[in-house]
Amino acid sequence: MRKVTIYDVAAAADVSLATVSRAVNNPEKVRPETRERVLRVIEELGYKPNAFARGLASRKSTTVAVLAPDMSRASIAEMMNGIADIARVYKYAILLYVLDNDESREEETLREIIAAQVDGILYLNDEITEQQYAFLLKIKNEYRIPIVLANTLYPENDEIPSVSIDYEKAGYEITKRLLEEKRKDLYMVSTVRKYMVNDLKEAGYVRAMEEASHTPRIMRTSGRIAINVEHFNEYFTDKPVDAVIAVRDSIAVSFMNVARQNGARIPEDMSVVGFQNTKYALLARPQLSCVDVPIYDIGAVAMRLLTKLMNEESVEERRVLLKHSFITRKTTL
Amino acid sequence: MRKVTIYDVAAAADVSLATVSRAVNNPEKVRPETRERVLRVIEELGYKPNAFARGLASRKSTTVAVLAPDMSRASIAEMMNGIADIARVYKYAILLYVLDNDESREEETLREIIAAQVDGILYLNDEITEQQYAFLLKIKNEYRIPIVLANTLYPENDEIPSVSIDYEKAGYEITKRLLEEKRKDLYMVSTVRKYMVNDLKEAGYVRAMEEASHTPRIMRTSGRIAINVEHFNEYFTDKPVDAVIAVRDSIAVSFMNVARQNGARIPEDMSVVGFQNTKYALLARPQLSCVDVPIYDIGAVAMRLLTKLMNEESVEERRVLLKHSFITRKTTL
DNA sequence: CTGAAAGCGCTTACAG
DNA sequence: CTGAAAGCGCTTACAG
Repeated sequence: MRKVTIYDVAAAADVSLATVSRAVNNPEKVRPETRERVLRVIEELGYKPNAFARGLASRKSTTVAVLAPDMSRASIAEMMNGIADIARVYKYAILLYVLDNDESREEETLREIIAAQVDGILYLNDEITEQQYAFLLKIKNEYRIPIVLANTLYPENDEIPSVSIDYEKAGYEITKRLLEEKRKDLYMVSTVRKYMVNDLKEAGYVRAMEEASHTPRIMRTSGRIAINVEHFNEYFTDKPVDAVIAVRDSIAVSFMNVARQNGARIPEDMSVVGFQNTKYALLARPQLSCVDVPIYDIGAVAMRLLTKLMNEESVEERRVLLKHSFITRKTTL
Repeated sequence: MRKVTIYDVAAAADVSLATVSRAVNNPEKVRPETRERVLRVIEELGYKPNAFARGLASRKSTTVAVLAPDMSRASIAEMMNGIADIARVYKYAILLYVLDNDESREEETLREIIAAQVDGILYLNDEITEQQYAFLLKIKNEYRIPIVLANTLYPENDEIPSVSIDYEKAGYEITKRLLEEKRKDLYMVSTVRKYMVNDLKEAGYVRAMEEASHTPRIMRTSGRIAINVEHFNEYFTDKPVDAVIAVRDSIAVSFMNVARQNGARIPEDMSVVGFQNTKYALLARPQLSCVDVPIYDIGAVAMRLLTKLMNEESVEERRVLLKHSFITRKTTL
């Protein structure tokens, strides 16, 4: 079946191709009767404008590029749902670029994205270096392509708009919460790899600890479960600990499993909390208390913000911070 | 910064644009010296061919559409990693379409995909109806767009190639395995919603049970954890049960939690197994025994198969079945 | 409100 | 091995 083109429609509707194009793109510019006739023919023939021709002629693609690391991370996957739902509403297609760890290839990827003529870019990488930020900024300014960071905060600069929660505040609040339980030996378990958002959680934790005149103590683990067990055992063998804040639910659960195996009663002897409120928290026993991060909403709001930017609507807030909350389950007093 | 076009390169390299195009696409057709000069200029100017112009002129997009339901499902997310890695190697871009549950919109989505001129389609939906299959087949045949199903088996027809594991066999084997533990009251916990792959797991379970002259008993649950607890309690209140096979790890863990709360010792009184070998299995206590499904590989192999199809290489197997295995941890004897 | 025509930036027979 | 030219299927000033 040959693809039906605008010429076929024009011929069948007995108008010029310009009119067909207008009927589709600027309906108000064509007489109602004509428009309806054209639209009917389009329906009959099942005409869909060729996206390449359209993109080439109009310089708009109604496509956004989504740059994301490892899709299997619960936060990324869930954010994608939010992004996709809003993209569908505003009729944008999504070009997905999964970043590997080779940072040197990232520039290459971005060039490709520019060649693909996307109307906007959504950047989900929560680990963003100065260089990467600078490069994004360059793209934004030189090619005038709107960019939005989702679930990332770049503290030093807000030229690129972002959507996130206030991770520093969340880290602070959750620490205070545990301090109120009279916990003293309160650790934060973070990641070896430096993620922007984890830095912020740590900063909040440190602030609360220092305010309470406690020494902040941060343990860094790889995210890998198999390794964690040994690592936890080793690290905590000679340290008293009565509360742990993990930067991810899965790390919290992983830690809790080790602690229980070593005889700790949760939450009597030790409180454990995580971040995000994933299925891991719900499936753990005892069920994990945690900071609820509205990750789907972060994706959705970021995409919505991008649509505004692409339409050149004015955007007041350059740093959108969504509300987080604390969910008390069974691992806190 | 104005985009640099093929004309700019041609001028700077002092050749015609045709030569530039050839240097990029058919290097063997241009004299080495010329080619190198052109390539050097391309490098200098940072030229990237406009994807729209290229797509329009060549009718090839080096883009594949990936159709997937709910990204937050662990299997889908992990498959995406495999797909993206192979796509990168073969230089295909990925257009991601996240399906909502409105099946009527799926045809619309597919028309859009055709308009986008993709070179191939990867279909990840593990729930595929006769109608959907028929529609995909129509697209494949009418528009000659190669399609591959990933992690789906459509038993009645193999015109559309697929990559998966032999879920029926896996279901059969795991049931046999539990039967060898002398379990008698062996249930399968499946989903209310009918997924192709779950049907197959069920079929394997039923076959093994019948061979052993046991009555197969399948409980269907929504995947939602909050609901599961009540549902499990209610369903099993008056039934003896000494083994459970869940179609997903998360369901297995969820079930196990309820069973333990009701006093069952795992695995002494009851064996529990899941499917896939996710992080859920590792984080559960006791750690979950399960069927290991090489889901990343399924994505990668499916994408690789699609590249072959797009290159019109001949493909012998229309139903690729990857190897699965059984991982014994702490929830089986 | 409608049409003829130029142009978007490439690829690819066709000549030479 | 290289170039001139047609053509891919649209959009969009420009006329009328």
